[in-house]
Amino acid sequence: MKTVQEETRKGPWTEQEDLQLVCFVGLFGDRRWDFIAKVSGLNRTGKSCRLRWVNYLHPDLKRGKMTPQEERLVLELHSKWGNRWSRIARKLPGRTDNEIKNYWRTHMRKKAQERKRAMSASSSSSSSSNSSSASGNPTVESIQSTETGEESFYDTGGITTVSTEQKSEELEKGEEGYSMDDIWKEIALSEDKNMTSVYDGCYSEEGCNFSCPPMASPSWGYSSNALWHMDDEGNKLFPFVNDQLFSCYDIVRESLLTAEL
DNA sequence: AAAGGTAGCAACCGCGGGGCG
DNA sequence: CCGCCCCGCGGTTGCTACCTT
Repeated sequence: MKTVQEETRKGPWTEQEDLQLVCFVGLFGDRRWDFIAKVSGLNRTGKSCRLRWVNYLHPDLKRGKMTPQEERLVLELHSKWGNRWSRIARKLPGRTDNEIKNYWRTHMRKKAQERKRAMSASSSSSSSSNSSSASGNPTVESIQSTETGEESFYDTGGITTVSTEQKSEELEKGEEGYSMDDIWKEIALSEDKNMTSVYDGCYSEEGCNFSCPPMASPSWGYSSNALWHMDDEGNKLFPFVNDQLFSCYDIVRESLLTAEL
């Protein structure tokens, strides 16, 4: 079948590819991407496999809209660290750097534009005092330089601006202390009706750098299709696709045969 | 109802760093 | 010490869905 298509596949992943990847990551862990790419028979680069796993297939990923808490956190951390997306992502369990990056680009830019619009509107009528950044800085970057932490264009009204300095310190010690756990509890409570706490034990500076093994994550969806299922033991997972039950071992065996390895 | 514009998201690309022989 | 390979990160692009006119 797979007569070495000299072209490696690119573009969107299919369900079958996802399944294969999930199975092989389950077997070999989430480190040897090049190896997995070869062995799995996926005609993808290791890089692509890693990206797919990290950004989409990882069982601990939390999907859905950013919560206000997360938004605030992103804002604060970005003001502190800049575009260190992966670093920021480590502070947001279940969120990927890509997701945060995209979020920032879209939402924050929008906010910035709104803000800019509002400022130019107000400056035409009455020059606002805080128009320090109105000197023509359309980009988010300029606005995010809110080192003081109080100039937040994040004006949802409900959000009390916390001194970034102050908050950052709390974040630094967040691993064990109050802040992060509480924040994530809030998030979990407010948003996850279905998800049991996928964050348990997940949060650390290494963050969700799961070491993969027996990917035990309660509930997690593959788009509309449930991809994971727990057995009675509560620790063994089988992928589902469209109500079909697959065994990872079948998939792996199949792949290995086709890959002639 | 159709067309155009915009937002959101998934995926790719290039580069740098670290590990290993 | 040097070169190679692999991994991870940040930036960018492209596609799709949704919204507006």
